[in-house]
Amino acid sequence: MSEATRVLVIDDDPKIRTVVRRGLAYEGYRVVEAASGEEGLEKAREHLPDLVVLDIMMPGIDGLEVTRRLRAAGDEVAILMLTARDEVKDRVEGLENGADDYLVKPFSFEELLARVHALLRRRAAPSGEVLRFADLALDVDAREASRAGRTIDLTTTEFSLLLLLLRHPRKVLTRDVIMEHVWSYDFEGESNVLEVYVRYLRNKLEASGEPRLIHTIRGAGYVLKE
Amino acid sequence: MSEATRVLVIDDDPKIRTVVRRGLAYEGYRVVEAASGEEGLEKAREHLPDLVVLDIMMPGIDGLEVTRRLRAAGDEVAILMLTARDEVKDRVEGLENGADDYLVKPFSFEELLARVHALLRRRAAPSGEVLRFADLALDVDAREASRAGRTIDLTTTEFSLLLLLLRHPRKVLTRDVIMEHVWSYDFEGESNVLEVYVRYLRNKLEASGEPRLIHTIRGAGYVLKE
DNA sequence: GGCGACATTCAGCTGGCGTTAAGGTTCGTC
DNA sequence: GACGAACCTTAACGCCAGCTGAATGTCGCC
Repeated sequence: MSEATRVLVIDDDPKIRTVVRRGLAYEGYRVVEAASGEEGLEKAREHLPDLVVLDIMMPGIDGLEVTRRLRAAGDEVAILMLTARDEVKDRVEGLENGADDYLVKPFSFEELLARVHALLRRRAAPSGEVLRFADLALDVDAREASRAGRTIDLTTTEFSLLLLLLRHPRKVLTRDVIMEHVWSYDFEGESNVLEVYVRYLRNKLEASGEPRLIHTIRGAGYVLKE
Repeated sequence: MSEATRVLVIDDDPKIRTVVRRGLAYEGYRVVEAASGEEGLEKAREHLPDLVVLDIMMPGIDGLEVTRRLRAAGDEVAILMLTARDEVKDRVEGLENGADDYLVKPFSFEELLARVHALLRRRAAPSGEVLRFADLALDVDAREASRAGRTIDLTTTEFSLLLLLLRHPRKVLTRDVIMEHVWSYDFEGESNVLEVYVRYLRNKLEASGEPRLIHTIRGAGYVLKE
């Protein structure tokens, strides 16, 4: 169990990647690396990180473009941009394109860590958060859901699964991604826990005959949609 | 034991933070600092302070926005706002957004202390304060509870625990938060005092077969809700 | 200093929750 | 329309977080 915070580091410079990875891993984050914009976008889709540390200058798809595409895809992940010099132009462009903060190279690891913390704090849990989708609402503070007025008690695992789905509405989440997020499995062995918990949730969410929100995508995973 | 009063100081200026922290700590308050609006919101959630001293002008999420979000989240903590000059506009905006008082920079520490005391007095024990939730009432002055007419005597610890719960209805309070508030533990060792006191409270609150108000959230903590 | 009230610890217990497994059903493919 | 794979359904099992009751510790007060 236990949703470790995930950080994706996209930079073509292996040194930067290594420093950032080691440091953040030591702080307890799960770190994934990508050496290019293309790879970064792929890993973002694959791992659903909470934060992306993103170099602005890269061959191929650069940081600005990565940001643009992530946002265009509806991804609201926190983005921390790394710029080579203090180019106001870069900063402005970056923020305009949807980055949340930026950091000028060279930087000390402590500086980076401070920004990372700040961003995750801002994003991770805006107190009083109530996630909504269609007629479904999830009160994160109270750890309870409600649908069409009716309140629904959730166990820890059910809550964790529904939270993940609600954070990525209309996106197909693969079984692997879900397993990794809700169960922290690198698991080899087969298990059908996920299916069982999808069923539990469906039962609770459709108890009064409401239409299905959690849909199965055969061969892929599950989606939250009407 | 002993519920020390908690003050959260949110200001991007380290000097201000230091002055306020030292001064208030000397007066016996527990002080937590935050250097930004983001961090402030996070610390507020984490420590559940009784009072927030809040700079209005900060990069990122400013004081007005912090106030707005706290209030939006249903947090009724006392808020003392610091404004740079005597800008009537700021003051009005601040109070409109839910601040309780304001103080113009620069200020002497004694001025600050006076406001802090005033706010805490007004809030902590507006004589005759009675907290209510469902059919439960807690008379803070008399230190006694009542449910459905029946009055209930409480010991100090029971009172302290129930008070905390009543100040944050429908919010899941983690065991750590509760321990910190009611027992002031940084405790390492295991202890099940919390469970024992939850039981005492439940026994007293449900003595006539009333429905449960204090609910267990497995792996997390407790909530007050119907 | 002894008594009563309250706080804390302890050890055994319990039930809710997470997991597994076995059989059923649906879907895509040929 | 038959077959296998992917997914659903139901039930049973076992563990551990939290519950319980009683014993022990601590403090203030007469």
